[in-house]
Amino acid sequence: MSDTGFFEKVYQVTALIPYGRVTSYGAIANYLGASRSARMVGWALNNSNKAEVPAHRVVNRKGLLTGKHHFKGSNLMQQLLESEGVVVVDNQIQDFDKIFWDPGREL
DNA sequence: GATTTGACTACTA
DNA sequence: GTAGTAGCCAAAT
Repeated sequence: MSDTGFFEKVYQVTALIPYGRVTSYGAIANYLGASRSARMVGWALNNSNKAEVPAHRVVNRKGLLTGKHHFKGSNLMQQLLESEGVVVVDNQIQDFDKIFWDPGREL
């Protein structure tokens, strides 16, 4: 595809996250070859907020919904995750290791 | 045009 | 085991 851009890749990978799964910024960044550019993933998702990218499936490596403050609603992100079967308590994903989806590994 | 901030992560002390 | 710093690159001020 012609979308060899960093942002586009983030959109693709994030959009490929299976139902009921989550991933971390570092995992995506690592898949793109920028293990320490996790911040760029966040920036990309910020732009993808208007796209079809399920940014609610992307959290930091601790499984914490750090980006929920950037969503329209405060609890929208958690609502979506719980809606998909993801257990979220206090903005933190439970069983994060079990539902963690690693691009490049499963992809 | 330079400085600061930002949805983070990993290493070092 | 906890705390602080460094690294990433792009957008906003």
